[in-house]
Amino acid sequence: MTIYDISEKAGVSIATVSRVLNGSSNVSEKTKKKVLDVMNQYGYTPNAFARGLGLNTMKTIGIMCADSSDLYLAKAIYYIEQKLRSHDYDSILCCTGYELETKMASMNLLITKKVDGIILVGSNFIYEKESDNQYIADAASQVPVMLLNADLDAPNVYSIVSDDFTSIYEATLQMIQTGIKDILYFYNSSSYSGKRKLAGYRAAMEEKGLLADERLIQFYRGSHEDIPAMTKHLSDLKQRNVIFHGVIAADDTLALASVKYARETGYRIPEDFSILGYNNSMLVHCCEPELTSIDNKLETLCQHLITTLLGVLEGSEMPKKTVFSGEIVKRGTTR
Amino acid sequence: MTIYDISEKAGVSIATVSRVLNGSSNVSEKTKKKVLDVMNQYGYTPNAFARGLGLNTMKTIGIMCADSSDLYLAKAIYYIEQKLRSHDYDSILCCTGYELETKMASMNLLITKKVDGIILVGSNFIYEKESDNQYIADAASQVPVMLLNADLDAPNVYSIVSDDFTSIYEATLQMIQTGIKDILYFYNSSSYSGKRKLAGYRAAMEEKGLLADERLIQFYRGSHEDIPAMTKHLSDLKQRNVIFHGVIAADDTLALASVKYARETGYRIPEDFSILGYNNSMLVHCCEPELTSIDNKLETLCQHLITTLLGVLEGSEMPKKTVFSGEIVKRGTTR
DNA sequence: TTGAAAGCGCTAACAC
DNA sequence: GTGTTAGCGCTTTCAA
Repeated sequence: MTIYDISEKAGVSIATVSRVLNGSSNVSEKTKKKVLDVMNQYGYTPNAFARGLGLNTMKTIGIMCADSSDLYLAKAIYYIEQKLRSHDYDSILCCTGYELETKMASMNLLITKKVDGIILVGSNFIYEKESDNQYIADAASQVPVMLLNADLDAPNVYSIVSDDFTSIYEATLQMIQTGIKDILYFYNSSSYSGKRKLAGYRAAMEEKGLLADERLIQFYRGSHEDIPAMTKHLSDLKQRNVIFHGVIAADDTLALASVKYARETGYRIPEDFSILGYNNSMLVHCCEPELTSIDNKLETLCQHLITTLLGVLEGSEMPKKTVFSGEIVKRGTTR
Repeated sequence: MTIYDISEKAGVSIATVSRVLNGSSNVSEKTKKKVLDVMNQYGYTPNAFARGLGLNTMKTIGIMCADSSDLYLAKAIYYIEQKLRSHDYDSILCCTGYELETKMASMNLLITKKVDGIILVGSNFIYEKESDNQYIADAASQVPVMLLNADLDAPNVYSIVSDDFTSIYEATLQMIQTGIKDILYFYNSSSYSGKRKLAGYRAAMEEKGLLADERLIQFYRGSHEDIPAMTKHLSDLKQRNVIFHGVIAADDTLALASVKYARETGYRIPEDFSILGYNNSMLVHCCEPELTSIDNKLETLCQHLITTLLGVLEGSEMPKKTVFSGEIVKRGTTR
């Protein structure tokens, strides 16, 4: 079934069929109905490739994320996909892994597929070395690139971020105010957002003159899902005489591991030991007491990301960078 | 930059350029190099739409899932996307929600986009009423449809399932053998796979003459992430004098809620109370003691799904239904 | 309000 | 080994 078949059966030209297809106003009600009837009768569906060829767009956005099974990224993808669909766009998903090389490959693939825009979900797409970010600038020379929770200053690149620095800064101050001096910072990513969080912790600790021991800053490398391994990481610190009575964790998984650690060590939570998580994910309900965590307003971020993207695609002037504040959701693991 | 531009600059015909592009052997090394050089020099990328128009395929698979932020579905999507990409296919993701209507809409969209195949992730796409599954059969008349953890007998529809019935059946028997007679079944989905699980529980309990009280079968309706609500569901049973000392849960989230319930009620785990989860997700590490759970071999299922799909696309004869066995991973919540 | 016809960029059958 | 050419199905001027 092509537009030719329909035009023939309906006794009109293909141009008319095309007009009906695209809701052009310059068609008489009568012919319109006739054409529509024939279309329904034969169950006609326009060929997306042919349309794409002519219009040079298929209303598709490329979504890249390192690992769609990561709790946080999965949620972001969910929001983004929903909101795109409601605006009649759909999305090609690429799970890129964490290597620069595979990220570049995915990027090229999306460009090849002629997506109308690209969304990078998560801060791990931005690298320390500026030249390693060139692939993003290159892509942006072809289509708009949106960054969720990351920041890069380049033409046609737009950033939507949560103010991780301030969130952690304030949460750390709060914990200090409850009387804890030896607060450990526990993280597993040195991405853009990861560095901002760490800086927030540092700023608060230094402001209060508490950052005596650099060993209070602990980087966990290992699977993002392996909670026992994270717990072990903390236990191992005991042997090295690193003592702490509070943990600021860069995500809820790490916080959960900290809860386990505190339990095993015999601390009461929150009387002897405080823990703060990040993301306010479903994991906050997975321990006893429930986890105090920072809500970084993911849905709001995604909403704005899409709004900005659609604006850019329409040719409007849009803000290069949008920053939202997080919020500390107080539960049982902090005083 | 089109194939015409390249052919001109390289001093060859477009056919030759096309041959180089598609790795055809009938090109001399010399011309091949010449063409390749020009391509690189101008940064040429072939237009996917034009290619799609000619070949009538864009090597794209549609993936539908109700909610990509669901822990289990997200993992499945991850595996599927990875494996597809390694075979040079990419994927359009549709998060359909749980309504039949939106599922049908997504299905149509994918067909419109001319995907080469459709994968339905999760068992909630199959309905009780046969006529409600017609949309799948319809889609299958156009492209192969793959079901992950669901089953439908229709032409061009292929099923890859885990044997949920047997897994739960055996786990229930095991729990009974540890001396527990009042085992509650806790579930939140009446999908194909949900029903198979329940049947497994029923079979085991009836075999041992233990299914006296239908109230031991509890359906939780509510958010799939709201663990406190699930816990409350169990607590409310106490008021109705439903007593139980074991829980077979249809997924790890429900199991986690059961752990909380047991804690609150003052039961010791596993001395007074046993709990079994399902999916063997990261959540198993999120409680104390860690959760015994059924591993349904998701990665294996996904691997076979892709293999089968690729086979079908190549025109090979492929099994309509493939069944894998699950495995009980014993941890601390059962004796 | 409608129709004719020229692309859009590529593939593949056919000719040389 | 290489070139010519006819589609693929649709959109969009331009005329009527």
